[in-house]
Amino acid sequence: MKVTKKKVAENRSALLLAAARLFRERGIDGVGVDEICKKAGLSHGALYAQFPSKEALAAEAFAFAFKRGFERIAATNDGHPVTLTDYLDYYVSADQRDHLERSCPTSASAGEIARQDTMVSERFTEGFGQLVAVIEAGLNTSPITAERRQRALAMMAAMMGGLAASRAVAKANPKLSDEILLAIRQVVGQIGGEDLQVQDARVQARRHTTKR
Amino acid sequence: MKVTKKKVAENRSALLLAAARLFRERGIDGVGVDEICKKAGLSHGALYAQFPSKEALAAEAFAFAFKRGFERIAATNDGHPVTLTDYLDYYVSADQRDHLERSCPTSASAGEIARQDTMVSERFTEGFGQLVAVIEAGLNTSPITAERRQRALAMMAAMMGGLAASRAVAKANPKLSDEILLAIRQVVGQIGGEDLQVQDARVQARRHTTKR
DNA sequence: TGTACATCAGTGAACGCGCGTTCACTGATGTAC
DNA sequence: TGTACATCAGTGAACGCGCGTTCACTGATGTAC
Repeated sequence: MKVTKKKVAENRSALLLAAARLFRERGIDGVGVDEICKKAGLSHGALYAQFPSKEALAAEAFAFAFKRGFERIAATNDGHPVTLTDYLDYYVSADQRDHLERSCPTSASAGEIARQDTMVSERFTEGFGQLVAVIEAGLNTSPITAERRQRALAMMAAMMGGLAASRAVAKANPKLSDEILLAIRQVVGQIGGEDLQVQDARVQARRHTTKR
Repeated sequence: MKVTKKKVAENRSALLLAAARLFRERGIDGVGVDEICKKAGLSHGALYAQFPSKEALAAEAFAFAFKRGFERIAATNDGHPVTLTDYLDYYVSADQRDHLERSCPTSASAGEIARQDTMVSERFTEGFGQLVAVIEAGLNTSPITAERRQRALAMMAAMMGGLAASRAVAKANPKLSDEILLAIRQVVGQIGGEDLQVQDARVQARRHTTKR
């Protein structure tokens, strides 16, 4: 049956949201279109009225996840500039590690993007580039001025690897998993020119409030 | 038909080698047991005479890949200590990025390990821990002595993320992919206390010989 | 504003396909005598 | 050393299953008059 234009748009959003969460949580190959559609409150055939293929859905779902992430940064901002320390505390944390479904696509899905078709990797690359630009802009407040872009790239990559490593060893060795997070948080702060004493206090505070 | 004990051992090695290559190249979910067995010169049923399941094969294949990697480090060593610079030049390179099938399991497969069952993640965690220990030992020659383990963990994670990011954007933006490699190479060297001038010369030389 | 009807988002059965695993069978190996 | 035979790695057909996608159909929407 035909539905209102408003409902069509809502269904599309629901599909993108469900796909974005499930793809990050269990991988693109690890989730079927049937489950995505069910989570969005639709039957599996409905997908193809909105997207030509699962691949196209994946491409738009990652773009959607990046967009949401940037909106969240802007919202947290709340008129005031987000400090580098705030951002790193948020990004390199047990919370991000333990919630793949709402974490940054760069850390949740980088590994499988390299194996995807053009459509998906292009959208991912766009999001990655924008995120590096955000970090680079954040380095304006850093006392180090040299080679901001290089440092932003290294920070981004280090955080991605840190979260990925932390997640990979989490089941088998939770202590090592925490250790990796802490190491990456400190080193990434240093690359960004973060004040060492401020950083240490922040990291320790964050650590102590981590639920286990 | 029954085969000689020697042939059994050879077949087992062939299965592990094929699995280790294919799993890294296309992901565990991306390769079927049939293809692995064919690549090892066997029919698909033969797998279950050697391994109880695909999962068990994956666990042993990753252990096998790590073992081979450590042997290669020892062989390159050739009686003399491998310098930190040698190791980083080898690890953070276009060659590693472009050959998933023979690259380090930590960078090739970290993302999907978090979604695997216990057996696989335990073997991966062992390998990761050993690799961190190798880097930590390599930092003995570094002028910085403080918190070696923390720096080794951060270097490892940064290299993993750098290679993963570099691969993820390689198709859509090759220039950005190279840029990430260079940034990570320099920053990881700095974390390790590498001499800046030596590092720069090395990195540039490596860059110029990169085939495109 | 009211009526007739073309549109098309969504449904659910059906499709071919490849997956991981099982199993009856084969026949050379390797052991017991 | 020679013979008889139990062992078991490997074969290939078959299994149930879930996948992504297709398609005839439905019926409320939204437009043309």
